Amino acid sequence: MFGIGDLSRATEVKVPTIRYYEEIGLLPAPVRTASNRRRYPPEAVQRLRFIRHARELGFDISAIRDLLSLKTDDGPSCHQADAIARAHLEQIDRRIERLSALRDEIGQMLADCASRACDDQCRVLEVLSDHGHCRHREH
Amino acid sequence: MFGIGDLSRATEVKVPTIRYYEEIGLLPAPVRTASNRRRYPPEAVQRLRFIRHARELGFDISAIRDLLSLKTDDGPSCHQADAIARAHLEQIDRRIERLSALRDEIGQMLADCASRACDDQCRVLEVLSDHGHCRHREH
DNA sequence: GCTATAATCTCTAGTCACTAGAGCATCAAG
DNA sequence: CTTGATGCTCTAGTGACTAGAGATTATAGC
Repeated sequence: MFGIGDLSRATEVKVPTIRYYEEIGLLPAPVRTASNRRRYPPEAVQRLRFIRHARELGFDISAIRDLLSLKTDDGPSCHQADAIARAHLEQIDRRIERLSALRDEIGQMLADCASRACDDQCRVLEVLSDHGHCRHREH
Repeated sequence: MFGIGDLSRATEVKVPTIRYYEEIGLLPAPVRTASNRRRYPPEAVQRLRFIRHARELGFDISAIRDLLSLKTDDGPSCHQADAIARAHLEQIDRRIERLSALRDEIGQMLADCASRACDDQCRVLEVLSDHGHCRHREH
């Protein structure tokens, strides 16, 4: 049986975060000692590691909730888990694309600025002022 | 002179967001009509477009505040603007790298799952449970 | 047994950048 | 003159925590 601090060290999830997860029902409320302290069973480490790892991979809490419910369900849950992960992968791809576009634009902006020796007006501020300079096309 | 709706249409920034920007001091409080409605001068369009464009590029509000103060300052502000943009660029690069690592890991996870025909245990859930399967190295 | 310090508890409020909604006043068009 | 759009203020909600106050309890050294 673990105290909350032990659980925190074992999973590298901060203590207040563990309590928060309990509050939102992501982690089941554990038993308490006579002095009202949380005592966790070993399974809590597994579950919390799962949560942490999924969070690190960028899954949001509701997706993790879905994944956790698939875990406890028995039966053919793999396709659902697969679908969730796949949707998430697509989201990541979109984020990467978008960030790359931003990267290019800011890079271009900086290059323009450098080439003009920055004498009169600042190119960075100019570009930001005028959306017409912008090269990305979405929304 | 514009009403808030006109300003919203001209800049594609939503009305409540404009009011929010005023509240946090990003956009100066405009004059009001006798009936208490906001009336914006043409310069507001410029400023709000600047803000919107910078937000789209992922600058956070405090960075935009810095950039705006550079704009109104006269004198050699280009190097500072450049430094802000450059720091931002580095941040974006780091985000892209991190996302790419996540992408690879999730992609690998899905590939593993597909190759195993998903009969017994789901690979996706397994990988998420066990951080040891993880291939990214930071933090 | 005593004391110091570390860990734990609950509760509230703050973060960021908005978004949503209530409930009211006012404006422009037909 | 009525209708519907637009505007106003104010409060609260979002997501995923984080920070702090103030109280209690556990542990280690003496």
